[in-house]
Amino acid sequence: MTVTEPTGRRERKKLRTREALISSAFELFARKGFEATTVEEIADAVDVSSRTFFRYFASKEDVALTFQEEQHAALLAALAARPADEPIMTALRRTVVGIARACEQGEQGFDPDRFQCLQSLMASSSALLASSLEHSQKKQADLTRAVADRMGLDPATDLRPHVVAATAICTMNAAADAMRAGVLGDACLAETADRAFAILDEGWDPPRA
Amino acid sequence: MTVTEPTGRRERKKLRTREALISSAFELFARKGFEATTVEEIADAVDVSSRTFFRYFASKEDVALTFQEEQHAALLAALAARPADEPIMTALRRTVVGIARACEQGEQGFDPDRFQCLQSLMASSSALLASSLEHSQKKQADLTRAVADRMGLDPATDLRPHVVAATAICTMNAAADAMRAGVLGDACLAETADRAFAILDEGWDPPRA
DNA sequence: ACGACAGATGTCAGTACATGACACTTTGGG
DNA sequence: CCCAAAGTGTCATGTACTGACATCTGTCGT
Repeated sequence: MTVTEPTGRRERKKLRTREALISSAFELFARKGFEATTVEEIADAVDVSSRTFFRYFASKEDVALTFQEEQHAALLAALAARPADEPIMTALRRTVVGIARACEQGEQGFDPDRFQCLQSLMASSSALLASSLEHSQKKQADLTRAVADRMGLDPATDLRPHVVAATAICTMNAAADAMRAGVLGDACLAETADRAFAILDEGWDPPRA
Repeated sequence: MTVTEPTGRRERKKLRTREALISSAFELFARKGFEATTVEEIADAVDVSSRTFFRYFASKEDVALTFQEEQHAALLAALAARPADEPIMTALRRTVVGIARACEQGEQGFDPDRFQCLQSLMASSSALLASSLEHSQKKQADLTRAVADRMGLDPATDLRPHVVAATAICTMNAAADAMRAGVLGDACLAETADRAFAILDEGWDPPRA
């Protein structure tokens, strides 16, 4: 009965179609922008119908967010790999900075071009930014669970893990934002994020340089 | 040349139409949900064409977000009114908690029914949640400026105000989230937010109860 | 090798959001 | 009272997305 291992020609074909759609989508997005690219164009470029596109992705935004999906998975994995005796915020800081570096340097299978592409798309398309933020919010629940585990707390009754996870994610977002605005000159995301977490550590009140 | 003071019958009529649209929109949203309510229905209820609806609001989400717009304005105003020698996070905490209370108790012209309605709509409509988060993100820039002013820092070159503003907003969002999940029993948003900011103050590491 | 079944795709029709163009009505000022 | 400006309605259009149904194509049992 072998439960039908998912390794046939059909599955491979599906995978290829999916990758092809993502690939042509990013190419078109980079060339014409997010809004100006229609689903039909993406589908045509892979020679499938737009109806098929929507069988692979729930929305036009969704195809761009596959990147963030991977980012998120990598983040959870990296967090799990950090030493258990590390203070929670330190662990999160190292994890976030590590993922940022991976995205920018193309480590761990991340495509730095797509990463940069996505960064500029987010700046120009509010629909995409909105979806991205929603995605982060949804995934924040996972992070909250992971954080709660690590701290030995129950997320159903303790606010602490919620606040910690939210702080980590928003610090990352704030760093991305600040980087786009060039607040730290042309520092990369990893550096900016590291500085942002440092501010969390040092406290906000002693800003007297 | 009096620059045409904006106080004629025309302006009043516009205002009334706008309020009527918002009002019927919330009513329909509350009754049928966000997605299930069409723009045409909202417009019909006020006896205008859907085209006119879009002359007042950029999108269906926009009409629901008028509430948040007011929240945001009130937040900035309340922050400006806090004593200048208060530590920044304390000022933000008091401000956020104050607005939360106002929304829930119906002070300062806020309609608690609409507030509760919006809370549950956000939980059920991802499109609305996404727009709301985008709105917060956009408005975060204003808060960053205000925070920078208060701290005497330049937001164009200093990360600190960005991190502080982001932390304040995400703490508020986390509180709203946790409240919907009932983490603190049936505590109201104001209480939950206050507890969340307290965690920020106490630090995350000493969770050993 | 063949045939049946399941899953993937295409086609078609339809809904809803959003926007531009243009004509018509109302309002306010001279 | 008439004119210009502002507000609105109607129509046409484009795009995202979905349901229904027909068709094609791997997969698997015999």
